[in-house]
Amino acid sequence: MAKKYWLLKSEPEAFSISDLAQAPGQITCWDGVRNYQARNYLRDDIQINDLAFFHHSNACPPGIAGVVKVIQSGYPDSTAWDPFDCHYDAKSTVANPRWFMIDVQLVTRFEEILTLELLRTVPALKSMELLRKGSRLSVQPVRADEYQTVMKLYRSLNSRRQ
DNA sequence: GCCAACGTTGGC
DNA sequence: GCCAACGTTGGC
Repeated sequence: MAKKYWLLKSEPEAFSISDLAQAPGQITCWDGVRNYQARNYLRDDIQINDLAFFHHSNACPPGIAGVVKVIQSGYPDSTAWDPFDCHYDAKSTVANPRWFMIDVQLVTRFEEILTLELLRTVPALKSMELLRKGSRLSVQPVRADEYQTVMKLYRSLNSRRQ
């Protein structure tokens, strides 16, 4: 299957790209997603070697902080089974797991956040889910052309900084 | 801190 | 199955 592109949201106060950069192997499990549409992407569609933007939400400034690679596709989110975890869900059982997670590894930490404000100025990203008014989905697909546009924007900003 | 836009819940 | 009430998300 062709490589797909995604966007994963995280509040940096809970888990930031800096946290990922310091994690062993720069690997983390992407757990705690408790939305059915996002769950379906994690469980059914996201494949090993897919790439995803790491987005900082509820941040100053909000924006894309880097790129991660999927190194493990969807498997049951064990935090749902832990009564002491804040994402505990009694309705998710080992026999019939309701929530799923993936493992990702850091690929690129952007030198600077690509802010929503900046992304909104790019015509080619006009229909990107992230920029849609009222968009809150924490796991969302990104079109290949949108992915390339964002990366091109990042590289052009980067070369200007040198 | 505000609040619009969602998603979920639960009575009916 | 409808939908009002409520809770959450997340940019601003």
